[in-house]
Amino acid sequence: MAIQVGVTIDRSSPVPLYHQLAEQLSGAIASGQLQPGDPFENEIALAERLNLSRPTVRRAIQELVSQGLLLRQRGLGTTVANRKVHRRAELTSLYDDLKRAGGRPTTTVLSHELVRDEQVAAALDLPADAELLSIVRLRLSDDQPLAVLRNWLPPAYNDITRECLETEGMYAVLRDRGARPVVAHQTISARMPTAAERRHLRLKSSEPVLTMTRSAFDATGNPVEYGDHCYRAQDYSIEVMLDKR
Amino acid sequence: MAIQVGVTIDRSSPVPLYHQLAEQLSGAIASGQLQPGDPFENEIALAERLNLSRPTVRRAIQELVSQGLLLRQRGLGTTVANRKVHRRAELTSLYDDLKRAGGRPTTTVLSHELVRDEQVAAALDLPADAELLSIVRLRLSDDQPLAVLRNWLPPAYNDITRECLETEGMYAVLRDRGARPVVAHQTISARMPTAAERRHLRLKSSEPVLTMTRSAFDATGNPVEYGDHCYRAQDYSIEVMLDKR
DNA sequence: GTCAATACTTTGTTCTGACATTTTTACGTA
DNA sequence: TACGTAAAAATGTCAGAACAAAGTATTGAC
Repeated sequence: MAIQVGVTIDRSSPVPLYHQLAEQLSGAIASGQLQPGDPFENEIALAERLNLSRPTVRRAIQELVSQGLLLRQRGLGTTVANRKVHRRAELTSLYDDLKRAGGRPTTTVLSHELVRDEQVAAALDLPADAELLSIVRLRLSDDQPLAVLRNWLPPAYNDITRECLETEGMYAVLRDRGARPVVAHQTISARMPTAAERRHLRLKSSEPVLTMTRSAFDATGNPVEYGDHCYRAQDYSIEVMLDKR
Repeated sequence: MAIQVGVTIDRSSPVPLYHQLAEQLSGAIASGQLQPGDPFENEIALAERLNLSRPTVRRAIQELVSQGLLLRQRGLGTTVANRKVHRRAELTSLYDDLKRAGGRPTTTVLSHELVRDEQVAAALDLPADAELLSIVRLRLSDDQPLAVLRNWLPPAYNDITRECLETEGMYAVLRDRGARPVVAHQTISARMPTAAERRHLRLKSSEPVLTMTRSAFDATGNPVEYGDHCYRAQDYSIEVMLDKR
């Protein structure tokens, strides 16, 4: 009855088995091989067919459930959720977003200096007099201005150069230096742009900007970044997936 | 070294052991018994002390990690996260938010009628000619207008009355009728208000609104609600917690 | 005294096995 | 025929064990 998805497991790979399985099942749903509403092969049969233990298969399925791709009901079985678009809000920068979408993003660094800022320091759990690297960038896609990005980085990153930021996304630079943001706290709102922002984003006088401020931390709780971004509201929206457990 | 949190497990309770444990540990963090940065008792010791198996303890800890309360690092141990505010973005309405915050929210139903709308029907996976209950409400807090809420409900809820909505939040009404939204897809953006919205929200001509459109579904994938809300941007912001796994 | 290799601690992954709970289906009896 | 009970099917919970991987600390050699 249930469709048997073709899965190949590489036991010599360093990638955990449950994750290999989750990725391939997720791919089968994304590619349309599994249609919304379809019954999903039950976990015991799947485990037997792939020579995996039940906990491993369960964990893979659980991963998809928490992404909203599958729905489980005890006694009934597992079915494919009927919403195709279930992209989870991720800790990626707009740069990555655009690159994936096929645009040609470019960045202009408007300013790049060391400053002290009490409010930002507080948001990053740093002493009020910490010297922060303040970066203001203009992000364009196909020569169309999209966003003004203001960021503050903790003292450990004070030596990041202007050139780095022009060629790579800021998150890519941080990743290369071993900073891995794991938790972030975002606040989304809207306001009218300042005169400078309006000029940079080429906005008409009645057009608002969408704002997002974010504090990001790594796994050990060390601050990675504080950001205050404003986007052209008519070109950009923020998608959030919510799931209650 | 690590603080031993007092935990009592009731094995005769229908509540799963891992959940009992997670709740009590979460409480210990919320109450301040465990301070941010504190080392957390390692999972093997905790399992032994409470006479639970390691998988059970692991699952409880995993629950707290995914809530952002704990941070784990292999080889190092588990520590209490140093951000206290880790409220996950939840599927609650603004009404509930305000009630918790101690405000006095009131609702005025501006319109309440049956309509057909192709776009909304598509967003809810319903046939294009489905008859939807369209509700437009004005939300106030302490007599200050906050938001214009436009909602569409599937045919099953066509009999919800005006009075219900005036007294309870819409989500509370839906809950009472057994509708339990589990997954939602939100899009957040900003724009200038329409003339009617500006009048209702008493906005000056240069003030933008923050908009949120949302499709919500229950555990079986049935549509529960489509919402198109606009908020006074200067009074409201949306908080989102992100965590990468 | 410094540096590298080793041992230890802690979390991560995987397996086998068992029983509980929920829902549907089928069967048997009144 | 109708209803209730029992079996089957599926997910949920829990235990115990073993090994892997990562990070720290210790120890040993030079």
